[in-house]
Amino acid sequence: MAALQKSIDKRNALIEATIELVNNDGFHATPMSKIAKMANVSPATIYLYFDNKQDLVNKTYIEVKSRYTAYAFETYRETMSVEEGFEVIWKRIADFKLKEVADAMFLAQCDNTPMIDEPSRREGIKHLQPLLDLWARGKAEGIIKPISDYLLYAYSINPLSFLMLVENRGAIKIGPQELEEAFQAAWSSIKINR
Amino acid sequence: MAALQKSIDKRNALIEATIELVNNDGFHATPMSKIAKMANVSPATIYLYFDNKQDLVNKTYIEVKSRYTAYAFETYRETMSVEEGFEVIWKRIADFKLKEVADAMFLAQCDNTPMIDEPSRREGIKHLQPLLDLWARGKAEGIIKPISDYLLYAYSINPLSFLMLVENRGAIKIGPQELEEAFQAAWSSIKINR
DNA sequence: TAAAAAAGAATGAACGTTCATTTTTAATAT
DNA sequence: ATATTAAAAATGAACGTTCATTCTTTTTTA
Repeated sequence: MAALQKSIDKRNALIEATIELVNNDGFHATPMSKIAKMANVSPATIYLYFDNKQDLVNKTYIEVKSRYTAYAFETYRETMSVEEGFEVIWKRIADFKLKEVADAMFLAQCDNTPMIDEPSRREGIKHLQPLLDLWARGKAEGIIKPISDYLLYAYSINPLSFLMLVENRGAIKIGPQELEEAFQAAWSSIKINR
Repeated sequence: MAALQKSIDKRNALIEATIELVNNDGFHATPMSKIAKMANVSPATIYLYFDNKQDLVNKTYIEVKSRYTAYAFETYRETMSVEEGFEVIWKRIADFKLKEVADAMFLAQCDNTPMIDEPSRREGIKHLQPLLDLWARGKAEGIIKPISDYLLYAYSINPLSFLMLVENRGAIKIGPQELEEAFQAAWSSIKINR
């Protein structure tokens, strides 16, 4: 089987090199030759694993998005209460952005530039479904505000991105206390106050 | 005086073309020749107004950032109460992002990519000073939570960016009601609850 | 009429991708 | 076990294109 013989290590090395170089220089300022060099591979070899540069960055995006959501939902169980579920997911997302800085930066760049094509973008969105389901449950139970998922996301999840951005630029340090405060702010902005 | 003879119209046309093309294709995928064509100018003429491509995009960034903050603080007066001042600024920022979509998109891209060099980035940050001063006053008066400006920004201003992003992608429609709700959420996440 | 501004064509470097060739792999025959 | 071999994988060099920038000439300005 042709595809299976190709080394998964090389593919991974190419993906990791893409993340690092695109984070530093941006998509179009990163030549294929540089990606190849960092992955210890010939430029031509890239084309055995990916159709072209666009395909490489699309597939890198999907891969990183998958890691992100796998991490986010790892400890979440559908049997949890809405509040507990949200706390677990929120804190896992925060952890991911603190620990997997390169991945988080890469996703932020992808989400704010025309770097990724539309089909891959849509593919990436699907991965958040468990959170949307949780919110639907929360609305049904009268625990979560009856507003669009986009608003819920804007209030509770998106602020995390900005926090990590400024942390990574060395502007602030986010410890357990700041994280807990941020979580409380997130939760109280989407829950119904009794 | 050399510089003064050059047409300010041409400079403006170049800036506007840069915004539009970078929004559509990204910085590195936008050739100088295309910018020149859209501005009805020869490629060589760009170099009478800007040192090089990087300088063009840096100056475009500073210009757009200035417009943004000028708009944000237009109706704000230091004599206003903290709450009123915040409401005025917050709603002006929201207006700007709703009405000046191209400018807002451009800033978002600049802030999430390595497109702009560090000096220009720092220059751009300075423009937000009036908001930071307002928050300092609010903290002194015991009205605003005694947390870092970055946290305040993350909770109250940043969610707007995400809202506008999804609005611009056609996912939601933000009317006066959604805006008022979003403002209330922003304000209550940074004010001290008595 | 001379200096500034603008233009279009030219230049050289860098890039994504492909091509021709070599190296590696793994199945088969000895 | 070892040798054979054909296909797959990998390579470095080369190709054609595109781009930022500069050069030379023309046009505009005061």
